[in-house]
Amino acid sequence: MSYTLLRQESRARRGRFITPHGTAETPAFMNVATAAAIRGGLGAQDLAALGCQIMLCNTYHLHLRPGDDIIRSLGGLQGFTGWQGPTLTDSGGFQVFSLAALRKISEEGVRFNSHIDGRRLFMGPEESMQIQCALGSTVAMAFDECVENPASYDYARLSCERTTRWLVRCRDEMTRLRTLPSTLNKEQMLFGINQGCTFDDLRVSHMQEIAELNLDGYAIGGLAVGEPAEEMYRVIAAVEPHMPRGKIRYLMGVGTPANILEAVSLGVDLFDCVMPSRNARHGHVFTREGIRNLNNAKYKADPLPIEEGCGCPSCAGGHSRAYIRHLLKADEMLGMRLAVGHNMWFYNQLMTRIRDELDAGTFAAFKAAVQTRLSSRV
RNA sequence: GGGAGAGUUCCCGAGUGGCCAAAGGGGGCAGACUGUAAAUCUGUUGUUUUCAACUUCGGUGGUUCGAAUCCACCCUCUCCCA
Repeated sequence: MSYTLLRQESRARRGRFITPHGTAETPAFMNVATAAAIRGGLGAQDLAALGCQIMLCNTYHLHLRPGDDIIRSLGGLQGFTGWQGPTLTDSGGFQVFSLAALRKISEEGVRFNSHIDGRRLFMGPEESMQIQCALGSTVAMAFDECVENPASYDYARLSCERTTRWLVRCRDEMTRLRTLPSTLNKEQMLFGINQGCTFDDLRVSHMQEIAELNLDGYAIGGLAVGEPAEEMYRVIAAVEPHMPRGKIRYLMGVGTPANILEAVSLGVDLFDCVMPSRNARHGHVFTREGIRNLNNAKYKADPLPIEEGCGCPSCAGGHSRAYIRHLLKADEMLGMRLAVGHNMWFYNQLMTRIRDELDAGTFAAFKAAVQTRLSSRV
């Protein structure tokens, strides 16, 4: 299991991520299946048909429901979901941030109230690693604190330091878990997460510290949480030179097609984002021509597919904008399925195209040609 | 034939003299959504020359400074008794 840098075009990287569960070509977009399914009614078979390379699930959510013990007993995420390819589990660190009203952070970890039934629970680095071990994911993410934006410099610094201490605990716990006979995936990888809010110096020093731990991969976290895109790009540009060359780099939770193009150009290999699935559920679909809102009245009788020439199951299957719009308005699950399917395909297809352009050494020209159009409205 | 009740803005439905262009739903229209507490949330929804004016609450007429609200008659519908 390893990351291989195949070629570079300026800072942009074309690589290959080899894991015990299969190989992913990078740059890649991980398809978000928080609760072990793509929201909108898509599962393992759909993922394969949509060109997904890596499925992402969430530690916190699966721990609460159905319980990681259940998933372990059913063969881990692979046995449980039927997805045979690589999986990555997010640690629950983001939930520390997004469930802010229900938690209390201390050096030990985080005390949460379950958003489902309100019961008190605790998660620290060790607990997160144990859960992810039970889930048997290909990659486990470190348990971090995703600091909100804006944050004070002092809070960001102290939080960063704690995230580093937590990372060491994650690594040690994972080392221990790997040796247990009952462990599902003894080759489970651990990615460290860079924090530091939008303070470049904190970002850089934190990255330098965690790089020394020689982990399997490194992520940039805590971005796209409300700051302007330019600020996010600036932070990535500042941190990237300090990320190990030979390790895969993951920009967590990002983003729009334009964000992804920019981040690839800055040296990022891996992405994930809720946007293609969530927005699709709300009628927003991505196309090469720009973003389309299927709820708009102008599509009421539009016989065309979401995107002409698109090979996704929705478009190639002959479903019209008018039909999908109707299904969404009528609250028919199929409407979401078709829209989400299209967006997942679109994202996966975009990554394929990016890889092809990198292989051909024409990525920069491609990015310049399409970046603006992809975020326009049609 | 006798009795009781009801008709409100696209729909349902509050309102029973001025603070009512009229609550609240629904539907419509538009917007937001970036490691998913999100099939959610926000705005808007009589007309116009929109910091204001005009028209509107089954119809017509009346009372009043002022009516969706009170009175008279009419129309329509619902229920009960024959």
